[in-house]
Amino acid sequence: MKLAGRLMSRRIMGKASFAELQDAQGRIQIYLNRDEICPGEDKTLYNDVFKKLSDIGDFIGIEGYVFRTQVGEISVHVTSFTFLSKSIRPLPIVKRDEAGNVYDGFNDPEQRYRMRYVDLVVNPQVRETFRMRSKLVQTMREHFNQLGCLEVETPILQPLYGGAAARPFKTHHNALDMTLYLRIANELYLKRLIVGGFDGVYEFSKDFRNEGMSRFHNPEFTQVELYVAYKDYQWMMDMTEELLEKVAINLHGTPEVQVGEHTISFQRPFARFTMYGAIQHFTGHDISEMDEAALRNLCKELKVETDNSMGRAKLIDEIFGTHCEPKLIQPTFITDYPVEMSPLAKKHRDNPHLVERFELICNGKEVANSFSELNDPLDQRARFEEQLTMGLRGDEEAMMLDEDFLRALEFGMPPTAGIGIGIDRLAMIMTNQPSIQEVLFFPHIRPEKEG
RNA sequence: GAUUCGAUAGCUCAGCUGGUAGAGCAUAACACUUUUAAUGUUAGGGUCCUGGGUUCGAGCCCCAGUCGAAUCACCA
Repeated sequence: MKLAGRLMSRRIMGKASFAELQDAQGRIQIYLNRDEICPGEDKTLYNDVFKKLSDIGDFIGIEGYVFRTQVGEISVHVTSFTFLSKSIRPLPIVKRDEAGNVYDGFNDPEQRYRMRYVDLVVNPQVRETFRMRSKLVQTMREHFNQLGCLEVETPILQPLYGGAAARPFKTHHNALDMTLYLRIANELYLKRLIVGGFDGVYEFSKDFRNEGMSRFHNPEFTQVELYVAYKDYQWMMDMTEELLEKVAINLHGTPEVQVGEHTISFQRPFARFTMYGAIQHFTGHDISEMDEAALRNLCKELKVETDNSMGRAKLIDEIFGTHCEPKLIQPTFITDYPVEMSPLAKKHRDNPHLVERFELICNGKEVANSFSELNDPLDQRARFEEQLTMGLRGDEEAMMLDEDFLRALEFGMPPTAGIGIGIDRLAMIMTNQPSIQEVLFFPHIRPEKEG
């Protein structure tokens, strides 16, 4: 057999040596014997090239046959040896004993993130995390394709940013001498495609938000957004359950996933609460009839911080975020949000003060956000105008009015269900990682100083 | 942006009331034909994150800064 890979350890015993070769699949032990590799008088290849010039980290190629050593380890008996490529920097050596204890680990997060290539070479569990992330995305893509949806690409550079509440990154196009924004979401473009006649579209999209960083936030992050015509948010909830159950089973062979100290089950069906129901459940207060002033008082009582730019919707969001969200560990749908919080969602069929919207909360964090999409152009215009008012009042995240998007709606959009799923957050849960940096190959980090 | 903690050899980490730096692995050399955290002997390796200050003397104490982590705030 022939193999190529990176030399990860060497045990030289005179004329015989053992070493470990690592490739993308894993590691295997190889056995080299001087007189077999160098059958003639010239022993340079073994004595100099292998013993003296090779270092851990170098790439070599071998031919040989598989055998079992005296101690019982499956190894490759090398019959020919080729030096392929040199590592001129010392690779951190991570050693493991038989019990699996790690010695001299390459653990410093700063170094691991700055030199992810080294992290990946040396820490197999890191490679495994990223394989799982890839499989997660693959499973989702297959699922959407099976639904008959079309994978599409929409602009990252946008003249107007929209589709979410966030501060954008701003850039400048020289030839057109105009401001462009990096997208914070792709919602409004995907809906234009539904107007254009596609029944289902989705896009895995890098979005950019110019906000704080934490172990849950990176300035650029990945979302998948999916829009399906002639469906509503109830359908989307069922789809989401099915999807996530499938993802968990594909990754772990079971719908149960260990996340930190919790075992999270993605077995259908997930728990469901209305927004008001959840707040009543966790705080004991029925806020469904409260106006802004009453809510403000309640916030004070519940020790929820507020400021004057916050309207009724934001106040409710704060109460939920403080008192409900952190307690929701198992996947839970929160439905029926107040209309002011959701300028792109369709009004609830039974209650004009609510919208047909759900968020999926899991491990205390939002993982998905979905609604029956607002397709009434007159209502949409009114909602945008309300956002402008919020903006004037100091809400930096209020949405901008997008005339072209309104024009698209005026041509008619079928009833549509849409969802955005945070891939990084979901990957954190599905791979049991405590921080977003662990599921991004190259998380944002301040540049190193010169020298 | 705030608070707390951290930064010492390529990697993991010690270090003393403040007296000029130590281990293991890695590296180099020698020995060794079935080892596996190989082993034995020997050797080299440091601007103790940066800049100031206190002191006869600072890796250690004080001040300022850089970078990272955790928590908080904004957000997904």
